[in-house]
Amino acid sequence: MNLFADIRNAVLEALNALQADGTLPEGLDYANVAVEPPRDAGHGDMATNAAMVLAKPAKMKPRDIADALAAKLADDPRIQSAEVAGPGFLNLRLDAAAWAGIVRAVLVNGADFGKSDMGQGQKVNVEYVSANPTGPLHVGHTRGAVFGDALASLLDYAGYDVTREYYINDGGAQVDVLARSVYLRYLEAHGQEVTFEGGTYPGDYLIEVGEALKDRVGDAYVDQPEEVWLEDVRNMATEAMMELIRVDLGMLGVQMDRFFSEKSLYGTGKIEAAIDSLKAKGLIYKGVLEPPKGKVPEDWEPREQTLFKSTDHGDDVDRPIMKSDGAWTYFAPDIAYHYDKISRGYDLLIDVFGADHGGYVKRMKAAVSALSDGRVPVDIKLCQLVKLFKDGEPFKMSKRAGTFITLRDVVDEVGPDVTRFVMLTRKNDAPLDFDFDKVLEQSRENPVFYVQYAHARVCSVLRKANAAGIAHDDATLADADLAGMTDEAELALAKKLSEWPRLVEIAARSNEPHRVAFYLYELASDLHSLWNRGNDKPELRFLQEGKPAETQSKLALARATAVVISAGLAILGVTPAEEMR
RNA sequence: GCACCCAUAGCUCAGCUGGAUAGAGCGCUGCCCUCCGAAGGCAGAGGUCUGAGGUUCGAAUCCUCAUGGGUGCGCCA
Repeated sequence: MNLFADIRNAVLEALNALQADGTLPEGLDYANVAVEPPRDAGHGDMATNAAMVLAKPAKMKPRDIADALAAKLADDPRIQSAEVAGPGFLNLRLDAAAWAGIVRAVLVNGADFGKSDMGQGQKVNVEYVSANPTGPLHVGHTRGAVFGDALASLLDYAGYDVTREYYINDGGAQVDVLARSVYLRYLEAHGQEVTFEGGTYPGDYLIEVGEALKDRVGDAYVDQPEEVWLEDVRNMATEAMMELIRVDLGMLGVQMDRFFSEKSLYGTGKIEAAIDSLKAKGLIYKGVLEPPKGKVPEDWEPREQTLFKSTDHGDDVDRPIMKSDGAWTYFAPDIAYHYDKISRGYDLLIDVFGADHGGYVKRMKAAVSALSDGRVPVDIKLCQLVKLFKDGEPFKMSKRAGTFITLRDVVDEVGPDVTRFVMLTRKNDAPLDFDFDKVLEQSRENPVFYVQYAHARVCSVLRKANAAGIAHDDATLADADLAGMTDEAELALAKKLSEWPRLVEIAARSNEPHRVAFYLYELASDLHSLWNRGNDKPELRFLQEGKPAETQSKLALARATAVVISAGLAILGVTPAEEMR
């Protein structure tokens, strides 16, 4: 139930009536007519720009349209007053019963209050993390994991049919490097001295893989050439790393619907099929690329390559899909992978990348556009860098020493709930500072705590009501008499609740789950201010001693707030706290 | 050199398909509390939304250019 959508419908009906009686000309486009909360609460509960938007097409003065619209809307029982203001806004004040209705709707619908049907059940594929299977996930991956997961939940809540997917880069050269690294650990397990050269991975996490290999094959691979062991070790190592990654994701509560292997595209004709599809559209050709201007690589020499004509679909230069030795470039399997997603019938694709893949966006969009003939939109979200701090001091990571901070380090230190919430308190394309001490602070400046505390306070009140023998199940509270809900702090809270369904749609439309986190902070803030007001005005306290009926009315609002906080946190993947310690 | 992202209060950041006097936290100033709902509360000051043009009834928001910062740029994924 979205009150703003309901009132917008009322406005549109009134506009239709005005067209019917000849006040307005026929055939007006309502697309830009909006009903939204005004910035200033003094302007009323809702405002519509209808008069200003329609003034030009109707060839009328905004004021005249607004006056006529106000007269029509006066008939609506939900609308207490409608007055024209400013350049032509129509400010609406709603009947007090509307806010009581919101509280009831929350209690009756529970976590479903706020769900939207804007997705219309469309199939969306959200691809995220997709880290190379060469080691444990680090902080950068963590942000992508949290962001992608929350986005997927948000879209699900907004009525989309969502698939969470991880693309395993197990077909390229980097898994060969992984295999060689494991092989070194294997030799080490046999007592040999080894050095990690040629970009091999020195991390400790491969020691046990090397030992496991020794346990399985004994000394069969010792002093043998790569042809003997590479494929076997690669498969084993990749599997071990994916197991590691699955466990890491599990620590964060991330559960993928599907892991898609790049390797499964090779030798199965899938890459060829995707490229053939582009070939059939005349988008594959052999040619020579210009060197990049301003920064010519030292070993540059013109070469003929097989190219994808991505410039036909918005890219800046055409991109190579095949190396000079006839092998595919990394781009070719990526094309095939997206071709596979398209052929699985998705209406919308979303890729979550790290910011260092920004240069990859245009060619990927071009590929999807070409493969789907422009039918399937793809939104690529880039997650910016995470900077770690400890007590205000930057936390240095050294790749050389292998001391990079992993997802596991972060979750072990602050827990999954704090990790997730903090990662979502910034827009995805803005850099994020993560301070191990600040995120655990119990104060207003820490949004994680502030939101959790609001929920815990409501739980505490309900526990006390329980002890006092007051019925406080949602059905009972939904029937409570809310006529006494008249204080401005109470109304502000109820109004904030009414914005939840609208916020869900806005956040989902822009694929920005951080908006949920900010909304929850505002909602918590409104609950805390009502609570604080109870200090001065005992009649505003949620527990009214000796007055069970009054207490139930107060509890209705408190419980409704907790329900929405809980629903919002569920989208972020955060567990609501029952009590603070 | 080119592409993409970013620039909002002293600091860290929000700001809806373009809406009214641009918001929050911190910091600052003043007041309140110091057993009973203060892991604080209330109020206030603080802005050329990087700059210059443009579109519009209306621009922090859209377009162009400039400046400053980040990321990336043909056989690595």
